[in-house]
Amino acid sequence: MKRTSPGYHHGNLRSALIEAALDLARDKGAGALGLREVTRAVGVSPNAAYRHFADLRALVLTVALEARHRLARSIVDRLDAITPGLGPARRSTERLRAFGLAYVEFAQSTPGWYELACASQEAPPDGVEEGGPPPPHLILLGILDEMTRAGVMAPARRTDAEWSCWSTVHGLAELRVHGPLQALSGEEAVRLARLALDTLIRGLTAKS
Amino acid sequence: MKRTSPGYHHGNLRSALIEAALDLARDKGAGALGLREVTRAVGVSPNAAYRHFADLRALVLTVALEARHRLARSIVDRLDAITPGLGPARRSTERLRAFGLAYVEFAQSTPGWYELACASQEAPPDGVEEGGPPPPHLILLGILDEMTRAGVMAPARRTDAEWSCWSTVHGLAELRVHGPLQALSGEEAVRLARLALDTLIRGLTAKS
DNA sequence: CTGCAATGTGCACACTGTATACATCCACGA
DNA sequence: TCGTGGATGTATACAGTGTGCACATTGCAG
Repeated sequence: MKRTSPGYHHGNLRSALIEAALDLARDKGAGALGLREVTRAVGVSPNAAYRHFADLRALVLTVALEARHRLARSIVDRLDAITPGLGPARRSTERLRAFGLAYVEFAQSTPGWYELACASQEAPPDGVEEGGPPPPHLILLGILDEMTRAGVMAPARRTDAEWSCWSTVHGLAELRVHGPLQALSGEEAVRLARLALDTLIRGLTAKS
Repeated sequence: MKRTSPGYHHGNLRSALIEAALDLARDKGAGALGLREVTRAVGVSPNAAYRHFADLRALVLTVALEARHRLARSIVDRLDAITPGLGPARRSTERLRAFGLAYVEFAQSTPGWYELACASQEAPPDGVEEGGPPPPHLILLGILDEMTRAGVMAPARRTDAEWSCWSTVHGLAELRVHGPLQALSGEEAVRLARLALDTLIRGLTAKS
């Protein structure tokens, strides 16, 4: 039901603005999102955006929500790609590793979207529907529960373990995008990420 | 040798600007640092700052360097406060734990300075002297070497282990300051930080 | 066809960083 | 003592930003 007729009224400015903002953020980073910049990309007057968003912040938050959805899909895709011929124990830890690698690789392949996804943690602009994919945080909880059920992680270790995982993974991404790992090649960064994830998994599953 | 005479010439505007910027950053965050805002706080014309800094970015980077020094001092203080009656093995892991806790608590007590310290990783504005305390990164390297020497960490594990540590610690701070741990009480945040550091240390030192 | 609600435009305002020209002050040499 | 010149702060101006308000244009409901 898209009105593609290009009249005085744009037809679906809202979607066009979001898409233009995503393009801009991917190329120039989330910080480059400006109201005039985005509307200019669409070829429309700056104030036209105010018919669809309360202010710049609302626009950015909406775009950020979309970015978080893409991150979530990227993670889920990677989780589904795990070879299914594994025992539940090995499989669950592989899923944790895949989660971390997907997170880091999303950050390093599209840093602007990663920045947006991080910024999306504030409440959505209005009572927006929650129809998207499960948020990354919930995916992680599921993986940890799976590890506990499979017996690779002691139940006592499960409590609040998500924050240990989230810290490692988010820290890796942050160092890669904004920190001292910026200059590294993609392969080197992935190698360090694997190392950190190995250490994390060992820490979660070690006996002592 | 401070000229405190308040004439037409300020006397030591550069230091005053840096101090005002630090105050502003502590109260309103590093993002609130504006050229006009800082000069206004000192009570001076906006362009006066250009006599001491090339542009806003140079000012912020200088202030950021000072913030990183404070972070480093905060870490060193905490390291020195460790009870010296410990064996080298136990002592080295306690030092790693103290490093992480100091980092996270610095971030949660002065988020604006923490943001600045992170931003200081770009090159200093000009060929500024390196006279300050050792940068946090080097402190961490020393602790890990100490752990290896003490035998609590296998030498093979030492390689690139700093990035695993840095990820965990920086991730914790980031979640605390900008992420979903914002709403937590200080004690709760520290508890989660201890948990994550336990997992990290276990991962670094576990046998298997 | 008429009016109305939705949507996009134009203009204005306060704010930002910064360039350029000017004013003021201090130190030093005759 | 008197300049005089370099250092330092000011004044003005300009492009850029987000945003409020009035107006123009469009499509739809009656």
